[in-house]
Amino acid sequence: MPDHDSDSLLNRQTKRRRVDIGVKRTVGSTSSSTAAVTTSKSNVLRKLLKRANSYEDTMMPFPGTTIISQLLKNNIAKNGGGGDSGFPGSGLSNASSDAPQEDACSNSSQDSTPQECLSPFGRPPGLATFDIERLNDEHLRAKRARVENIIRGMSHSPSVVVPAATREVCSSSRENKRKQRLPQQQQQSFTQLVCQRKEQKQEERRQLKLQLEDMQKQLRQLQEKFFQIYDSTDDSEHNDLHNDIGNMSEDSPARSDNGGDDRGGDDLRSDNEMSDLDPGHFIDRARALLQEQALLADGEKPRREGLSRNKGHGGPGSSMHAEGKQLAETLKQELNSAMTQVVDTVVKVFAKPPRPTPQQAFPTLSIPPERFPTAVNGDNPNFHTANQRLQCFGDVIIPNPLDSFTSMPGIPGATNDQTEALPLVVRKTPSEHHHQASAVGAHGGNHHPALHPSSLSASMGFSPPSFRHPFPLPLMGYPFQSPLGAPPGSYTGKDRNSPDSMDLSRESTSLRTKMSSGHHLGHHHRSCSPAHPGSTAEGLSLSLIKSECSDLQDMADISPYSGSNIQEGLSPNHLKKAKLMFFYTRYPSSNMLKMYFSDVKFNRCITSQLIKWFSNFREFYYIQMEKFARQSINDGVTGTEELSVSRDCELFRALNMHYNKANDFEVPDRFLEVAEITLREFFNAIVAGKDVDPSWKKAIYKVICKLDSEVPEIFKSPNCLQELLHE
DNA sequence: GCGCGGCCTG
DNA sequence: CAGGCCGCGC
Repeated sequence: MPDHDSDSLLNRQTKRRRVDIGVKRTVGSTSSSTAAVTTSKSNVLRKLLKRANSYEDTMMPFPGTTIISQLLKNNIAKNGGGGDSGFPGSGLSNASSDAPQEDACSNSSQDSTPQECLSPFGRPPGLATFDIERLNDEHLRAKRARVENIIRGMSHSPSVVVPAATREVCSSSRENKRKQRLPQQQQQSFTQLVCQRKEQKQEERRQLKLQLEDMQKQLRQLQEKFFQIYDSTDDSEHNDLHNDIGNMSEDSPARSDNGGDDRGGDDLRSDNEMSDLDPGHFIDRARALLQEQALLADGEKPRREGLSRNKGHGGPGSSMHAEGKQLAETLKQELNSAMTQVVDTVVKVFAKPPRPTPQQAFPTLSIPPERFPTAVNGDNPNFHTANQRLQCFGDVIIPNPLDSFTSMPGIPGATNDQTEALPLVVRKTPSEHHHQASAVGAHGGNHHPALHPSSLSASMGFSPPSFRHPFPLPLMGYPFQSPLGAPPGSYTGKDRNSPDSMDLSRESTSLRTKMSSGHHLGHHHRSCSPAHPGSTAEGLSLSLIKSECSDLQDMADISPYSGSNIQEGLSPNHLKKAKLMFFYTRYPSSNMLKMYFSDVKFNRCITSQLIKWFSNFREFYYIQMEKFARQSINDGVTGTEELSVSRDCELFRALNMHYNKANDFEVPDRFLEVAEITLREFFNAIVAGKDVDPSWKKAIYKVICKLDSEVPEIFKSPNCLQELLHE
């Protein structure tokens, strides 16, 4: 007599058994058999590292030498070269990053030969032409990552079986796997780019510094002249202005010589300042100077006018004032233009694409792209993708405000990134989202103006150059309940920031709530630390990231229906209604759901959620059925005729408790019949020993799914709950 | 490739 | 109840 008392446990066990045995979780099971091989891709990496050490000398010069060994040779040769300086936190290849990985999975497979490891990646002859120099230095850091990539790529390589269980066995999760899957070309060129960029930047720095120094000098000179003029006029009003002016050109050099010492100090200071390379500082200083002079000019005028009034005569005074004014104006203009120039220069330096575009950069590589084991990566990294990643990656390190614009709306070609989740958050650009939104929008029709990324810049103003929004901003705080017709202007920052701008009471279903909170979270992160895009991205949970997609779908679909009574989310009442509907139908079609939840704006997400609900209902239902079937068998029941489901039986109470907790709905008799049939089906199946078959329930499902009855029309009413429960 | 249902887990 | 995963069918 089997122990049917511990039914739930038994159920669990059967379930798990089924999984283990059957349902073709073959990947999982087979993986266990090959675990030795798959346990440690990193282990292979370590082996590679070690073996390359011993093979390097013999292998290197020959065609067929693997890239790995090439890299490793370089690595060994340059070991400790300290080439990491240019990669603060790139995290690609710090030695420290190796240790954990090795430690994490370093426990097996001594059986794999170097050939096994290397053969999949054997390179065709011709590596002699390999420009090793190119690989040195910057590439050093990428080598490790590259090797890791290669190893990783083994899982995609047909010649090496690497079951998916690797991801389970190894502590490195899927996300890590994906995160690090940068195409090697990209890494290669990236390092080069960074190097070039550094040089460029330094050059720009120098030039900018010189320019700024020049500007400062000019400013100072102008200022001195200005002061000189008024000092002299104040000191000796009767002096000939022309004389002063005439002297100026002669004075200036002398003065500037005199001031040279001062300026020396200034220059020293400014040098320090410039070493900080804070252009804003120079602008501020220039502005301050300008203001100061403007104030001086303004302050001087009344005084001098008063003086001239007192004197009661024009003559030389008025002409002097006229000339002084003119001079002041000229000086102001000069200062203005100088200022403008400075500003322009600064802006230009910061705005112009400071690095060669990736497209330009790639050809500079002496290493033909095909030399890189693209196949090793499993997928062929297309250049666009790589470049985009590079761009995005570069955003973290290389500020480029223009990126924010060029990658924005209306440049569809700019992005055809993969739709794979993950660091996508960082990678995904607004235009991508826009693209997606438009694509789905084809079904949903027009989308909300706020969906357009351009409103991003409008509502946000200038965003920090290095910051790329992981989410399309307008979506972030999109008020779910906002009517379609709402003017873009109504989409204010307040809306985005204040949770109460959303009617969460209508969004109480967890899905919506989560999404909403997710949006707020995202925005919160950004608004709090816009300067730390990395942390922003990291702070976002994967689930949040993933929900983004559905969000977009939602967003794209919402607008046409907004403003009516249709809500965008499922409420607890909808859940209750669904449960009651389950008494009639266990397998509602999506069309049916749409009919009966007509007050919900359907999209893929809502539909799947409803379907999931019913799936969960069924799950519980069948679990109960199996449980009670086994229990009855346990209790000595021998025939189905002894089984019946009445309103006071335990089974019904359990079901009613689940679907009609408040017991305020009268369960239709038909449900009792169906429940009885189901129970008998389970009973028979178990008695017949069919439950040894992993999919023994499927037969029952087939039977039960035909027993759905019509759902009363009243369920189609949005207010059906009130009507049903008040009856 | 996608939708769906089922199983499992949290 | 939701999410992840998987297999299956279209």
